[in-house]
Amino acid sequence: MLDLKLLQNSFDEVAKKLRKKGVKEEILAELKRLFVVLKEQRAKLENLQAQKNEKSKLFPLYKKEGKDVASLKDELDKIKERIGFEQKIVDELEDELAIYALNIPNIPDDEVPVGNDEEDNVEIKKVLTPREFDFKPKEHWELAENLDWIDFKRGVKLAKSRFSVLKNGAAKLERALINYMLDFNTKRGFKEVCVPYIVNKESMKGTGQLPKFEEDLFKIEDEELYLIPTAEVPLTNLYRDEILKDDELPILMTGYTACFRKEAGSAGRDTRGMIRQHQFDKVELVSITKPEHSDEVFDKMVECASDLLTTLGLPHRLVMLCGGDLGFGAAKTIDLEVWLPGQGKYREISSVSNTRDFQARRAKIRYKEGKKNRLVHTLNGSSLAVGRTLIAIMENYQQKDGTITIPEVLKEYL
RNA sequence: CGGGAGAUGUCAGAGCGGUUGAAUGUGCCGGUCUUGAAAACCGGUGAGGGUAACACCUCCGGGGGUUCGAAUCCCCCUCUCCCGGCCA
Repeated sequence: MLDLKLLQNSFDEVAKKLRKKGVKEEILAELKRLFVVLKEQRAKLENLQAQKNEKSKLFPLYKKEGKDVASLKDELDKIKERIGFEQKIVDELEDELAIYALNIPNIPDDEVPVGNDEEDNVEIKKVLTPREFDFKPKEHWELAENLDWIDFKRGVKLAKSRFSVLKNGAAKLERALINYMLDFNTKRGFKEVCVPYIVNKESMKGTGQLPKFEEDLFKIEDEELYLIPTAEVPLTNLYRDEILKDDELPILMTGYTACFRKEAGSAGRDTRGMIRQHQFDKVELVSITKPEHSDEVFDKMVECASDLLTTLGLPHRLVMLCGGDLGFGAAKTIDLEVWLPGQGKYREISSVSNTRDFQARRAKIRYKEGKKNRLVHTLNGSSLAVGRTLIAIMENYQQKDGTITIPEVLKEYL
């Protein structure tokens, strides 16, 4: 959630920044107006409440002195009536404000490039050079079918389209990758955490999936529960509604979970193969830091994901997302795109974001600095999407005869 | 799923329906004492909003209700613990 006070105090500046993310100025103006009106209305209400409290305190005194309380009661009834009236207005304003406020995306950092979509993202650097093939490299689904590694048809039979089944080498490789990634991250100081794959509404609200993106989530019928779209949700919400101690920070976590996404709105995209599934495995990094350390931790997380790809021998590049391509909660995002020789393209395999205090404000994650409570910064990043890593290994390590060699670092995990 | 108990500040734990936002202990911070520390003693210490700072308002799991007034009474929900059933 954006800082309403900041919006009120420096409207032009905030509006300018949010324009980068495509937010309409009318909405911001309305938000600001509501905020001011609500403040006035609250003052009115609180004034009456103060009167009520004042009068109520007279009762014991009157009784002691044996005075009649009937007129006092009358007076209070009148005040109460007015309170009820003003309260209703406050409630309505609050609801209205909440709807607006919860649907405004995060303010992008200054360094975020202007742009509308992924075309305008800015490449930061390339790591490792793609291998030269002396044959035409195949796409992963073709390799998978020949090796009997991935069963797309039966995945669909079991659930629906965009589900698949891993078999043989793919199944083993998937498991090896998860273990390798977790170990790798742990060595870099991220503590391993294993969390639920199902969370409640409050958690989804805390990280920003709700209320705006309900249609992307799988919801459990008859329950206010959802399948997580990323481990970012449970990992970040671990500390929802908590005030952390100064010396607990930073908290660096890594965890493996399955992720579930409806992929609404991506009909027709990546329908072939395993790039875009309703269920996929991901090893995630989540950090909770003091504001002054979040940039440093952000770099560390990007480096961690990039080094992971490097040790796996996978060529990739780092891309800074432009304003238009930035996710709802992110102030800044760097995507890691892995080289897929079969497609002849770099494809997203990891995304590291700093949400600054956006999620912290929603989820009320604070820490104590001296006597004051301050909002933390939260960061998240994939380290890496496991299925896509599997694909990348298949395509990059394929041999002329259709077999696949295994990256050196994974051998001890198989 | 059935039976019982409970949900209060960092934690533990009080709280006849009325100056109780909350006793007491503990933890933490500051001070006195000490070469230093411990002990002892003194002071401070919940959250959110609001304010220049006060004032003031809200919050005792969540939501309703009774009352002039509710942490305290009533109803619903959620969660936790104990007992039983079922089960990886």
